[in-house]
Amino acid sequence: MTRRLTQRGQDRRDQLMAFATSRFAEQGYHPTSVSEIVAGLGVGKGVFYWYFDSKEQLFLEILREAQTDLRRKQQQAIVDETDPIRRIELGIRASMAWSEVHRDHNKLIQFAATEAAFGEALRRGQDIAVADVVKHVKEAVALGLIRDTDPDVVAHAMVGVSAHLTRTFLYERGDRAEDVADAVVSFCLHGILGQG
Amino acid sequence: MTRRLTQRGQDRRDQLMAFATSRFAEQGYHPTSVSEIVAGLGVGKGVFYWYFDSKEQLFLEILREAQTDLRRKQQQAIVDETDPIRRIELGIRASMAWSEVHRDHNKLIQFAATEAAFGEALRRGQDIAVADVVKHVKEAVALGLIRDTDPDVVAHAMVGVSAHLTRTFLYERGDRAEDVADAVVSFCLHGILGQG
DNA sequence: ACGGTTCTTGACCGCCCAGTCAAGAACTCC
DNA sequence: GGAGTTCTTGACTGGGCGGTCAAGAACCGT
Repeated sequence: MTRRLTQRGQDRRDQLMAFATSRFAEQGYHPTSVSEIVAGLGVGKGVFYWYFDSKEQLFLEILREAQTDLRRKQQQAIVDETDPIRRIELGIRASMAWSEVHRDHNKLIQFAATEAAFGEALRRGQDIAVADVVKHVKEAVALGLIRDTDPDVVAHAMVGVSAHLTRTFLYERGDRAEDVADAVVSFCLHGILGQG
Repeated sequence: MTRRLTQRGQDRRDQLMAFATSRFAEQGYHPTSVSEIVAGLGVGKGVFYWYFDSKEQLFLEILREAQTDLRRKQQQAIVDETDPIRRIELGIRASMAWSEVHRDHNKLIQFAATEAAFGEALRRGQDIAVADVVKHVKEAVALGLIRDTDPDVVAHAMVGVSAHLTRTFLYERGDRAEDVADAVVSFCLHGILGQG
């Protein structure tokens, strides 16, 4: 598509994306219909297809924006830190802070994981995030700060902990983001046996 | 529904559930239609509705069976062990072994997590599994085997690691189940700083 | 005030969906 | 072989879906 948009057009587009995000987050991709989205904004169906090629493209757009935004926040958080372990920790905390603010986008990422059509797009973004962590792990291993283990495994394990505790404690139980981040960091660093 | 079924009927029912499981696992819940399921078995649509009330009920049935089966396998694996930490480890390994054999069912569980209609049923099963782990963690804390942390947090963290590494390494990368289990256990016990 | 562009409308299209049902086939038991 | 039950068929219904499009409204720059 890629139309030339006026300010008014940009606003409509943003409005569509915002509302669609909330509907997708609440019900999932398939149960959310285009008719529902436009009805929710009180506009005709043609508006949707003026700004987006398809429902699928809209979803991918939202997904891409969310991943980009999250990554930027993480980068900003660690830019001033040199210690690789602290970088990992700050990355986790930045991710948790982002998840607290962007619940809907976080849910969308979950949905994307279970839809074949979005799996690839999602994986691309996630691979980038994991690669960042892997870099820090390798550095830490080289410095003798942590024991020598497969960095990919460790990175994915940390992602798993973070994602799961975010869902369970931040979203479902309503804990404070900072507390959940503390728990994630503590578990990732020491497991259950360590002295952390 | 709950019909009185002959052996022939039982077989058909199993056949439907098995085929539906593979389709659901491959495409997800919504994209899999009842017509597709019956067509795949070469039978008329009425057959489906003779054995099940609805597509949703079928999915819930499959989900329930899977969770029950997984839990039974875990219980069997730890029944002879008294050390709580070893029980946790054996539970993880049993879960990984189950996931290796039941890829489709594992995927279904993932899908269930992103569908409001199945979230509750899923959570019920998962809470039971977590409660088991929590019990062992509490016991281990009481025995002074591990440091004193919130058992719920630790249990969920381990579930998160296990689920994520299963997906990433067992399913996507095709690693051996035993190796993945080793990685999960090692990370859960020692984190990245421990001497594991 | 006019011509060009951007944006909006909502009826409409073809398609596929979950679910129904009257009819009949296949078993079972006597 | 007949009566009763279990199982199967597949056309059909009603409805919602994603997406289209001709028509027109709103907003330019000049």
